[in-house]
Amino acid sequence: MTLITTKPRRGRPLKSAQENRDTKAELIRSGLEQLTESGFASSGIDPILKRVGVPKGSFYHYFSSKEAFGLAVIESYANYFANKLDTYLLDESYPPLMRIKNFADNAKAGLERHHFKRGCLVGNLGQEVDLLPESFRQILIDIFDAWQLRVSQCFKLAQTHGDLSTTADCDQLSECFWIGWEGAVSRTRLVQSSTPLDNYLNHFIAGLPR
Amino acid sequence: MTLITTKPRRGRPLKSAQENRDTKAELIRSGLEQLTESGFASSGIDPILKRVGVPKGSFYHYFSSKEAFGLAVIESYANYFANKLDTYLLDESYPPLMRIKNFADNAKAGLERHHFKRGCLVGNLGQEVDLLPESFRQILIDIFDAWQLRVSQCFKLAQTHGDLSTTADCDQLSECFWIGWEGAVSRTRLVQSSTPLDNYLNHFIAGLPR
DNA sequence: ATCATAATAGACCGATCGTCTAATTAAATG
DNA sequence: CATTTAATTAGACGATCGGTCTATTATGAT
Repeated sequence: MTLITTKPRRGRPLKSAQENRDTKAELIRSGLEQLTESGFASSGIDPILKRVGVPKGSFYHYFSSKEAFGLAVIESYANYFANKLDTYLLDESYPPLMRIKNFADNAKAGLERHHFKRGCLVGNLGQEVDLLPESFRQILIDIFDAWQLRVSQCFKLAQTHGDLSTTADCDQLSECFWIGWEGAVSRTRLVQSSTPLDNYLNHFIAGLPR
Repeated sequence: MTLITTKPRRGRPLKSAQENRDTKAELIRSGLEQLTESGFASSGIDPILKRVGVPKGSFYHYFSSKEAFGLAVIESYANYFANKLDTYLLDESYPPLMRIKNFADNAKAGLERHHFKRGCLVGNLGQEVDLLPESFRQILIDIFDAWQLRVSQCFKLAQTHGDLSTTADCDQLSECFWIGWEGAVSRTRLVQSSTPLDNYLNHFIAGLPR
């Protein structure tokens, strides 16, 4: 929990104080934490503001609505996550399948670090998509597609490395990877232990056609 | 959407009339629909009541709290689902692995019938478990265990049939099946098409050790 | 100085949440 | 059949929270 010490000052802030504080970015970061824990529909604006000590009035200065805010948070997360994926999946110091394992280990560490209270934002929102503004659905689908593309290309590399059957449909394999992945993250949060994630990943890798 | 025609009658009901309207059961059924669509935290009591034309006052006559109601709905669903699993997985007119496929086909038909608006109650609640009364967590875990046991035993049958490697760890395999299953249901709802579920199941069966 | 712009403070109102009390009706009792 | 008790419903109630809006204070340009 992030606590704020400085008391709110009324009116536009002094230039000096303003510079070391990017309120909009902080709101997005706080929102990211909140939404990865509680999803969108059940998340109030107030707790997001309180985490960073920003009053409610500021919120609608930076964002036109909760929906617009949600979209900003999603975009931020998608960027962050795509970069993370690239970091691991394009790391040529490991063979392709090992890169996936490395990514998984990193994600696992993240879940543990937050005591299994935070999940995958896209997975969370995907599950509650019927409660969300309709604009969210396609965006979430597109994000999954982007992730799948990356893993799919990693599989193709694995094929050239001889670690994966050349007859395998990499796109479909990648879709299955992410489908199972989200289920594993969810289960991991439920039981508050990483073993489901481990079991799932081992099973997935072991089941790949050679 | 289920609509009710009979209007609520004030006061204690006639002994005769009482029999053909089990309000409590109707509330549970309505709650089941609501919770499989929207989860627990975001589901209000009012919509559940309106679906069956029962006034709010009745609710707390039958249930001491929303939490108690939720537990009743979960229990009802767990029973329903366990029976469904038994129906398919113990059907000796099919070989074991085919029984799993039959179950999946049935579940798929259910998703389609409701236009992908309803998911798996246990999967839904599992994802939002941090928002729920703490009593829910262990119950959800236990339900998954019960489902996994059934599928695990089906795998063991498959081993004796020679359709599955005898060195396979059936319990772990079953856990992975359900992990992926929940992910597939979630994705299916997101994209509003059964293909993720199909792809996942095909991939899972194809990846089993022989 | 003045005026438009940037940013914050916090009140505000309607909606909704879960709960509770009173009213209503039948059954049970004698 | 009069009275008490049980079953059920009606709707009020307080608390919370959602998104919005107005007032306040500072900056920057002319």
